[in-house]
Amino acid sequence: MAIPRAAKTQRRTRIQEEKEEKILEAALDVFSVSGFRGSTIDQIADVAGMSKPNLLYYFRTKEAMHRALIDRVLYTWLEPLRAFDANGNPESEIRSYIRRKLEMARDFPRESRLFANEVLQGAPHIEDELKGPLKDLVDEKAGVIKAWAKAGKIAKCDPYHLIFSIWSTTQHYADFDVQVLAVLGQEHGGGGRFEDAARFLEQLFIDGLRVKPAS
Amino acid sequence: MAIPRAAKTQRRTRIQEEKEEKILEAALDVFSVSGFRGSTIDQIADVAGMSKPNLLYYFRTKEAMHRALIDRVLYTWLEPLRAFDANGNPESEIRSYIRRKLEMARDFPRESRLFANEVLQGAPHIEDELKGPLKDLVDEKAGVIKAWAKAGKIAKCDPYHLIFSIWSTTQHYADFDVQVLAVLGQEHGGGGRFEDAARFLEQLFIDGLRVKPAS
DNA sequence: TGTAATGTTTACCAGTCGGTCAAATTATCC
DNA sequence: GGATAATTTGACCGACTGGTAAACATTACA
Repeated sequence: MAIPRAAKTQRRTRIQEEKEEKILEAALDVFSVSGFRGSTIDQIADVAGMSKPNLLYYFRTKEAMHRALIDRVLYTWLEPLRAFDANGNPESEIRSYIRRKLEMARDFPRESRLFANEVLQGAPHIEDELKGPLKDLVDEKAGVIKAWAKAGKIAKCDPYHLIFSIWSTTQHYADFDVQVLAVLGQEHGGGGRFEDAARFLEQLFIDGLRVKPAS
Repeated sequence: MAIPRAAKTQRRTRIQEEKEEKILEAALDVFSVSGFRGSTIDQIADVAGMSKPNLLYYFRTKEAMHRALIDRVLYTWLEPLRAFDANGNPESEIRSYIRRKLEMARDFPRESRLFANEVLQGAPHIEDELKGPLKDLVDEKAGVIKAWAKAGKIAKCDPYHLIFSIWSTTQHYADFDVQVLAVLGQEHGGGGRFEDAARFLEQLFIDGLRVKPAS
């Protein structure tokens, strides 16, 4: 008898790698649009071009697919914040963090929506990740920002809310893309919206955080 | 025979008003968490304390409930932007717009999440509202902001992206509340997060938009 | 108070949901 | 090439989905 589940085998077949990849790719398509509850295995199977029982051969449950997807995407997603360098120049660090996050919103909107859907619905599947790895990373970087403020390199401000505001403004262009496009219309919405956003946000954050002369 | 659906009657009964109110209240609870696809009539019926067929007596379909809810909430939701006054002082107008939006995120998070869910999933039910009333209103206010910039009252900036950034930063505290709470932890997350956010955002936007001396 | 209109419920339907199972097919390796 | 393990499929299950039909209960109003 074969081992009942591919996931339990020690060595991963070439087929396993390919198919799991294909499934997660399809799952990202579906979960990122409809959220966990709103997505169905059949939809994912359709997109993947595989039969439903075949998906369930690689991932025992819908939850397992979702979990695997989250795990795979989370690390990459936090990369820009991780790259935030305490020894760098504050202004250019913030600038490049904004630019990187905006590039991710442009190039990986599905990943952004996956998390947005999940958090929006109360984060029932990623609470631990938020309170653990995410919080730890943010705490660390908040410390860096606080030190910069104390040293007079940037204006005094709450580092946590600064990070929140960079997250929200940049991810907005992935998560709420239809709204952005609807409001900008065809004339401004074309391809330039990310460059326009980058220009605006860099200006806002750099000027907003510049140290003010004592008045 | 009675008219088959209450919705078709000319005059609304007291009972109709009460029950439709109760249903929409429950629908807001459910739709705002799970989105349209992820929500079920049974869930709404449970929350409303009514039987499923009874809900369907007042709203023929799940879509009708959702539609009615959107219609009712949209007007209120745009109120703060509508209040944006061209004749006011730019700084205080922006400041009070931010404050108002933040108060709404605090006091009406379900409404915010209702729209967030909808837009996030491609806005299949509110595309017209986005391209119509919303775009028109934003176009108008963007004109106001542009005029302010031209008159040298605030720094030159893209008015659309300014509005987007105010939307995203403020609504973040409603839509991603679990994440905010998880990151801030218990020590900072308590009740003060909205005041802290207000302080930070006002500083960011006011200083960020202040006219810079020609260097 | 009677009666017609309004409101509510029980029972139900067809389609979809996540998931199982055993049989059939394919890849692997000696 | 054949045995064996890995992969794929169709048929199926019970629970749930949005929605209906009709009997039943309640209200409003002359």
